[in-house]
Amino acid sequence: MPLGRRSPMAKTRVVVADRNVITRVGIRSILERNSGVAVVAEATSYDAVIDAVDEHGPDVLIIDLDLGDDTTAGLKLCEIITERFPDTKILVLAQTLSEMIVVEALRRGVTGYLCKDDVKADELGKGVRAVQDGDTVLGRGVGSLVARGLGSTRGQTEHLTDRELEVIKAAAKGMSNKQIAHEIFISESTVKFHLQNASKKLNAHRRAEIVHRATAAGLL
Amino acid sequence: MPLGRRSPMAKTRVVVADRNVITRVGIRSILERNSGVAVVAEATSYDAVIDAVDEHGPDVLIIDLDLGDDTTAGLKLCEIITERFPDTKILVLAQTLSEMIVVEALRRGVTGYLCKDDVKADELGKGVRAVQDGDTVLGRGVGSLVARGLGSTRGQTEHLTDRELEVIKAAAKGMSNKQIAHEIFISESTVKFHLQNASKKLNAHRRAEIVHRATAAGLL
DNA sequence: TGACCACCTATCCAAAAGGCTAGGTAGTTA
DNA sequence: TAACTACCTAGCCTTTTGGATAGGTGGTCA
Repeated sequence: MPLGRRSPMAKTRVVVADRNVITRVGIRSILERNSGVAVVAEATSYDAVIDAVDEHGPDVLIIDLDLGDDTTAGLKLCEIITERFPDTKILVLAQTLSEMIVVEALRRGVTGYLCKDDVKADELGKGVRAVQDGDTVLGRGVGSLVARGLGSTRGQTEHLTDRELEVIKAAAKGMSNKQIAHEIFISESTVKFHLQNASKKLNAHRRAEIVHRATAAGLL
Repeated sequence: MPLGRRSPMAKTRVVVADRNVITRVGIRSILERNSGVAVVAEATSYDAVIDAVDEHGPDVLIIDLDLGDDTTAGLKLCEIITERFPDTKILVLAQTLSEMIVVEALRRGVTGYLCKDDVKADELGKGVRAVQDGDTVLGRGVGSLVARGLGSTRGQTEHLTDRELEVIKAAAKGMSNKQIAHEIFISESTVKFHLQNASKKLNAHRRAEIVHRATAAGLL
């Protein structure tokens, strides 16, 4: 189906992935009103996205990375898609902006990143066509975020290990190091160790800031 | 075609308030497909909601309380609507669930509370008709949240004062009490005082938990 | 006027957290 | 094999907290 650039006849074929019905219907309505685009499938889970892309071979995948409990799974998904289906461009349509997520997504081959709350109706169609043409589309505010993100971490956004996340989550619940140590069967020293590593990665210096940043980054 | 106390002819007239185009279009599509409902106006700001309700006198207002930077403004809006336009029922369609917001909304006359991510396409129409009929509609998870909310605070959700919020925000940035004191020109003791009061109100015992709860409640 | 509120301050002490250095294991990869 | 990673532990000392108690002001409202 996909041929060269785009024949003036062929509609842009899109798969929409979002856990939220309202959003899916909204995207479909907006795009189909604008008759250069056809939504060929919808998906609500990470697995369903792969199946849908595999089955329909769309030109563009519009996706909210936050399809499950684990946002990092969304990033992994992007990696899989770009690798296995290089002809399908990815346009992320995020609920919230997080520096870390944006940077990680772009690193995994995502070529468009818009924020739901900022996007205007006509921008959605434009964005789809632009990413289909191989352009990179970054919504309002996303661009500067990327610049900061890449600058501050010198091209290497460090990610938290499982243990670190586990400790941070416990800290967010107000537990002391001693309590956390007890909870997950490690020593208090280790808890402090994980928190210190996490604080370096998140560039935070107090546990309150650690949990705040982790929350803002959508990691909790 | 439902016919309770409503005439079988008359469509339910709805105003949709959400800052997000995609959501507005989605809600409109879903509801109008289901031909008992007509969306008569859309609004994207708190002021516009009042104007729209005043002008169209809808049966139901579907609203995402989070129309601006300040969620509490959304709560104030509910109060105004129920007072000035008692014939317009309010159905909140929230992005995220927060115990405090749900409880406060219900206390201000909201009769429906659904969560965007949980709602199924047919539930939206059902919800609208139910609140129009004067029923209270609480989405999955919302009910239990209310029970906990009302139980834990004995019917009185305490709210944070301006100063308390200010201190919490600073704490979230990783500042120590001393730094915060310096920043807002009060003594370190006062900072501790505010944090202690806040921790009682939020039922948290550590500053990490305070900022986490405040964040989760959409207060930051 | 008294009650109440948001706000401000102080002192005391024990507990917790922060920052450091200096080790260890198991598993993976170049 | 060496290098790297995630993970785990220890001790030391300082700073920051949490929690309690006990005062104060100015404003609002019945």
